[in-house]
Amino acid sequence: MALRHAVLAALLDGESSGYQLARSFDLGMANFWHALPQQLYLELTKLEKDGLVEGRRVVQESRPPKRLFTLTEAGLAELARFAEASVKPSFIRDDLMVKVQAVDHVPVEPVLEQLDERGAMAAAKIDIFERFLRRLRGDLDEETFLATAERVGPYLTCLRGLRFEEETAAWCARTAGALRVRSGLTRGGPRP
Amino acid sequence: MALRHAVLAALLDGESSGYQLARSFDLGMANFWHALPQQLYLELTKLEKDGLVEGRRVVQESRPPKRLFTLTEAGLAELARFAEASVKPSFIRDDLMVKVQAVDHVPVEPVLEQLDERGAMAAAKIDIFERFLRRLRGDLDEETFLATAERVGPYLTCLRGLRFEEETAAWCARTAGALRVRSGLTRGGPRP
DNA sequence: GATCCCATGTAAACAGTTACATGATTAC
DNA sequence: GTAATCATGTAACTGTTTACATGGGATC
Repeated sequence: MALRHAVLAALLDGESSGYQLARSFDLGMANFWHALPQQLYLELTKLEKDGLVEGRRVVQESRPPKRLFTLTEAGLAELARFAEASVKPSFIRDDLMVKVQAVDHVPVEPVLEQLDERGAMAAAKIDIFERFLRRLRGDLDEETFLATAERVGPYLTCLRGLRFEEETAAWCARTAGALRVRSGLTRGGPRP
Repeated sequence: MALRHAVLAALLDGESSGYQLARSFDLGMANFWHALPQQLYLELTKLEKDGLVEGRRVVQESRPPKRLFTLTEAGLAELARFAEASVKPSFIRDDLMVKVQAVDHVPVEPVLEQLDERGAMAAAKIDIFERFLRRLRGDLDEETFLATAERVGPYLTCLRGLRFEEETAAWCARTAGALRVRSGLTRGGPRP
């Protein structure tokens, strides 16, 4: 199982609807997994059937009614069981890497554009993550926060997300720079 | 399609058997994708049927016969078409991140062990990648190599793989350190 | 009037993993 | 004799993505 435990982990920070989860699983907030709304609605239904989460219907005015889910005892136990099981290594699997791998045998311009685009997306995420981290740690410096706060899981995963995006941005810039030098252009390239 | 183009890109560096591809897709060499042997045999068969690769049977003594595949013109064209199509963003999807996200509500020791384990795996990969990069660039410094070499795709993707593993190792150490401080232990923790 | 956001879902297609199956050779 | 490496595949299962479907309210 895969998404299953990510959803359980996300619900540790309070009840949530499928829609809310989808938003945070899509853009940054929950930077430890990614999933589309459809998958979440499905998974939440299954989790409810298995007794790992509990849903309650909330009627709103001027909004469609929504279902808010909470972790159950059984859900928390399942999460604990999962945390103790051994991990499989994780891998990068990225179309853009495949394109760069092939870049010597394929038109360069579109790859350059995509590197720029990806770099910009990474920059946007860096911004979001930094703000999230600052919000979590408040006035404390990181060391103190990590040593004393009650909940540090989300901070630590966000830290990883931040470093990953920083690395992505740097690699995109470096790669695009090197490729531009090779193709004679110098727009956005490294220092002269 | 996903694995498909990764296989085509891998075949740019010469003909290869399913078995050889599986090895390099599993351990580092081709750090831009990951796949199991079964999937590769299947994919290569499909690619051959579609005329994107060509296979030839090679009988060996004291080894089972193997099938070596080469890119065709059509395969190269397909790769070019793929490189021009727009990219979707990529995401981290990692069980270990889910466990760290949940770490405040779940037993810490197993998570610490897994962080150490993952850190060690990352260190091993760093070693492999560094040696690969050094082999590719030979006597040249990186800047000169990237500016002048005929083929730089594999170097650039490996560079990304290297940074990713470095980041993984650092995060594992940092996270395990912080969690050990919190749980009173200090084995492997940060400076006192 | 069009588009975006909220809110939920079903169904089909596609991709990836796990289990099973075979069989020879080499190294310990 | 036991395990590892070479070498290929099939079948069943699980997980993810894409397409389709619905409908009201808010914003421009």
